[in-house]
Amino acid sequence: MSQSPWQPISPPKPPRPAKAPLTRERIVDAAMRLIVEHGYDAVSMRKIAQELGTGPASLYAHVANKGELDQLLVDRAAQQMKLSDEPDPANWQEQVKDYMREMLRVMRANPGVARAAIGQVPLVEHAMLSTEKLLAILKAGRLPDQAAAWAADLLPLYVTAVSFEETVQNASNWTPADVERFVGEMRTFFADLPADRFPVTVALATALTAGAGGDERFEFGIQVITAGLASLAEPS
Amino acid sequence: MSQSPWQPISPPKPPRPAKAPLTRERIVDAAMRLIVEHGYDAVSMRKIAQELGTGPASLYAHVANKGELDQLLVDRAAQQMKLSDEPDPANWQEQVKDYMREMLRVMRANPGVARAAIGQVPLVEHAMLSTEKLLAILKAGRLPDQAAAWAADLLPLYVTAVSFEETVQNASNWTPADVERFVGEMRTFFADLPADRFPVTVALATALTAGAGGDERFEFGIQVITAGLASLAEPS
DNA sequence: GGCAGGGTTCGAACGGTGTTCGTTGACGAA
DNA sequence: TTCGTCAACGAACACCGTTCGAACCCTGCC
Repeated sequence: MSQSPWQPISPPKPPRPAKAPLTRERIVDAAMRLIVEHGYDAVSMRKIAQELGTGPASLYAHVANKGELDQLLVDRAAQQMKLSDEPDPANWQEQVKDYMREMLRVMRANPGVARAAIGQVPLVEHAMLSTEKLLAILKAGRLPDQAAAWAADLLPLYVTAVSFEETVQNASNWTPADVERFVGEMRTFFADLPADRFPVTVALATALTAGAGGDERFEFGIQVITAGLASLAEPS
Repeated sequence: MSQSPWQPISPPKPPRPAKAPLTRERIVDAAMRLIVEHGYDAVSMRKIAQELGTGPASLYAHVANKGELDQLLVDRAAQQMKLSDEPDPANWQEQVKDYMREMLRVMRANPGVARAAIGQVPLVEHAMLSTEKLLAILKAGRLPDQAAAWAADLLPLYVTAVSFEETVQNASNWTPADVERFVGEMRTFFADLPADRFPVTVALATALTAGAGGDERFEFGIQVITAGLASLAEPS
């Protein structure tokens, strides 16, 4: 207050520190780093901004909103997919399975991406390129157009759902021992249900809790779906 | 009373209005009403409390947290599933499909429940009873124990994922006209892609955008999965 | 060289979220 | 009647995504 009246009050000009300019690229980088390290829910616009040494408002000059950022994350992940060689009509079923395995691998390598991807038609570049590849494999398998198109929706949906499930369950970094203990508890929970009302559940308690964390359950899923697709192929 | 003038100030005692007591039941009722009417994202502890004429803190005497409330909502929905008659070995594939149709029906009738259910092992009463039914059908279909168990995981996962997808896309009450316009835009978007890099996508533009809102795509999915399961049945 | 203008940066704020704290009040048991 | 218990609740905490407006920097034109 006691400043002299004639003195314009704005003396403390902290010079804007020279920083690397903000870009879409750097924002997605930071978001990806955080998501891999702390999971989807722990990633907010504020945290990303903090990671970049700025405020949340700065991000909105490069990204429309969090939804768009999610799409960019999906694209970044899709970019990591190693897509195979030419579609091979003799081998299409195995190629479909490989596609799904590769998709799951990438989603596991980028936890949280599944959460961003689910329920979104992938309209970004690399995601669409991988869909193109999948469609080519399906057509090589002599699937009718409509079946191929819907399958290109069904397959990623399954993989994404599986990955999403894993994301939710792996929330807050369980150790393998934790998982094993939890699965054990669940098995005895199933086994101890009243046998008159849950006869089959009790009988299958072991099977129901088998392969919870591993790949067997996923392999089962892609086997079922691929076999189901094969039944729709046109005769050669 | 008759306290001296320097009495501690706390005179205005508005009498607590006599209200119907809060119960778990009434909380779930209110949440269900709101979720059906406004969708999952519009439902918060505050809104639920407001609907009940109280504050959010009051809810926590009956419900541990929002996650538990989600589980209760899932159970409430599972309760609405009309589960069929006895498992019929001759008809098990159709029974599996009916089960999935019924599950989707209930999830559509309770938008947002899919969001609460995905990635959660259903350990609440009615959800488990429906799983028991499903397992019985699968065993009637002569599936090996392990296949039946994993299928009982795969099938609800698919239905939930489909419903979740619909939930996300139907966010903010699109009219059928809106949907049609959007689908049309997407079709031309696919059709106008560079044909050298997206040959199959361009060729299948129509098929890719067919049956977006209807049941055909879902019917395709359950057909594929059921056929795939059938291929795993043990010979009778 | 000076200057206008457009994009970038960013502090502050808005309206929302889930959850917790400490107090209040009603009611059943002693 | 008194006491103890526990549901109810107002207020607050620490967040969230997003917007606004002012300051700032760089570029291109006169």
